[in-house]
Amino acid sequence: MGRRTSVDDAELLRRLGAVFRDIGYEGATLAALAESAGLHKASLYHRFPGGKEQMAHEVLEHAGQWLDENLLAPLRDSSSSPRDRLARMARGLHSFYAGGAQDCLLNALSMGRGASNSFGPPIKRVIDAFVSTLSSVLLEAGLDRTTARLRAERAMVGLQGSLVVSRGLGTTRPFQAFLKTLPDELLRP
Amino acid sequence: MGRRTSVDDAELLRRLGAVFRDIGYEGATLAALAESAGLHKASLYHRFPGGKEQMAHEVLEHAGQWLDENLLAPLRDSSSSPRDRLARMARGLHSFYAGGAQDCLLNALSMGRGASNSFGPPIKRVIDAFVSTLSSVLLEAGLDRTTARLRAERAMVGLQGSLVVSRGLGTTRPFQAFLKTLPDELLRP
DNA sequence: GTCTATAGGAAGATAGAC
DNA sequence: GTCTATCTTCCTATAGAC
Repeated sequence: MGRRTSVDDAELLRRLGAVFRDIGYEGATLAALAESAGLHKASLYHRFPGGKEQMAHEVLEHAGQWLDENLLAPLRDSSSSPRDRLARMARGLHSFYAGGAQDCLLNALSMGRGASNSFGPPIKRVIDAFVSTLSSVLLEAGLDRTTARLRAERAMVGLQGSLVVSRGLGTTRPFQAFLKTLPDELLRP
Repeated sequence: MGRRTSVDDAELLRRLGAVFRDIGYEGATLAALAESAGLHKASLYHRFPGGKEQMAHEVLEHAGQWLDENLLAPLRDSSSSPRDRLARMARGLHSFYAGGAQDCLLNALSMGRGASNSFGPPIKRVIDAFVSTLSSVLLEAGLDRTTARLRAERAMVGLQGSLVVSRGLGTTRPFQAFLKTLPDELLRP
């Protein structure tokens, strides 16, 4: 073992994800990634032979798993009412995005690199999973299939948009406002 | 005059803006910017002694002016009804964002570079101008000040979010859905 | 599995001819 | 005002010791 203490895989991917999220894929230099990971560049290449691109892919997959276990699983748990589950999701989003102060990895990684953007498919999978799970809850609450789907997608739009506008205005108010009305907007008849 | 034909200032800024918008600030290399401008790197430095950062700043200012003249001025024109003006704005947004296929420069430039992000203030100015002008129209339509402001901000959230989700899903449907309901959502009692 | 050291190339920026 | 040529710095990635 070297001078630096190893972190477990989940923590490593979380730290790398924070860098990609905060400064984007192009902006995330190996120096910054290594610094955040508490490793040196060559050590990162040992763990990720595919370099930066592989790091981002594993980070995305890990974030998708985290989302599924911590936000979507509770949504699927039919032991509580749809409204309670939506309220729980809103609290989960608040916590995950640090009250609106933290950007979304999906937005950060979906930008740039034109045709060579290999992140499109995994990003789409994460969004689809979210929209689909949320849509099921709304179906369960009595909405018709079309409305449920549309509203779930609008929730994702509101989430991403409120994060962008919060960052643009330098205040978390848009994100807070979004979360506050989220369950009502989703369930209104 | 060299081998390449000069373009006027507005067209130059438009082309540079397209690069920043499509691949982000970090991703936009001088080579790509020069290629898009139809100039060589050194020529860009003659026009923009401050380099890439100055280019992005002028691009932002130019885009803000364009927005003001082509989207906000019509909103302020009280010779037509609020609803007509909002419908006109929706058409303008459709055209400006190529039906949802084109990213927003504000989102692209508001990312990354942490403390050294000098684009924060101009970005905030553009968003504020949009929200403020839209809010005035809603006031005129009879909404109270608080609701008008909140809805105008929600419109910006929907715009940015629908662009992000459209890109993420690889379809312009979210953007189209946003535009379709925009005037009604803004004016509903 | 982590480190030091470095190769090899691309990035931003400049010098100076025309 | 544009070009060719070049400088310096930084970046990605690899080699090889421990």
